[in-house]
Amino acid sequence: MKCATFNTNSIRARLPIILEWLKREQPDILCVQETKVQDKDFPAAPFQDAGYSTVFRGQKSYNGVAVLSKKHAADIVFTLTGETEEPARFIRCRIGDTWVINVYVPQGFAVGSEKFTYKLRWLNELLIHIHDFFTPDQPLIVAGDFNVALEEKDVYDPEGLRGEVGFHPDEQALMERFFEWGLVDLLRKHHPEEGQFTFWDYRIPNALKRKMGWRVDYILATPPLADTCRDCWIDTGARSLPKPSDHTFLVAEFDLP
DNA sequence: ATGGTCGGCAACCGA
Repeated sequence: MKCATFNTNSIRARLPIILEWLKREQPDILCVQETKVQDKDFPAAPFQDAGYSTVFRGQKSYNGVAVLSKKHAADIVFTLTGETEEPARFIRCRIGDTWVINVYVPQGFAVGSEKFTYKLRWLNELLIHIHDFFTPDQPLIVAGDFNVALEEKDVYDPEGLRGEVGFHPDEQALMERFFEWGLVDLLRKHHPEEGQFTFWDYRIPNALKRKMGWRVDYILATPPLADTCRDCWIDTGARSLPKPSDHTFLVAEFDLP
């Protein structure tokens, strides 16, 4: 069983990259973020033609999440807190025996801003949601763009970025609580080495070549799944194609049928 | 080389 996550920065602009990647890598599940498309315009047909069922929740211009899977998803929930009219940042579903949560965590704008406070609140709500609906002995994957880098090796310039949005102790402390609950960071389980980045800011010229990246995308799993994880890796292949996203694919492979 | 990010969507906002 193979599961992946990808911040598309517009699923329509990235459609050729995604279709090519699906055809080559054949994941069972792909969580995508920043689809930037309303549900009425979601490109479900090309994914169906490629053998993938889709679950999506989007809005105009911003945010938007989707889960693509070979098997149909069930028990689908789009609200993190249960309130109506939440931004399109969350999908919880079940695919076969595996529970999947796909998240696009608020970026947070700047430390001290209202958007930053909202980001911390949102991460806390996610923690509560997971705590309320699951126990760590269930097979749960939490994948997506968390917009938080955890350790020094997760950013290109820890001294310069410390305390900035995306590399702030309050964000990191909230992330730690997911691990305390029982979730395992699959990339770090298999690749503790430096230079494992999943995001390079478009606004920094030649950021990729200059290795000026961040690791802000994650695949987390509860122990029963993490124990069967054979490998987890960053796939930068799509970056050599025209019009790459600012994020990479992140992939986890499990010893499961 | 006299410019230098994207995408959405129609003037800027968000990342």
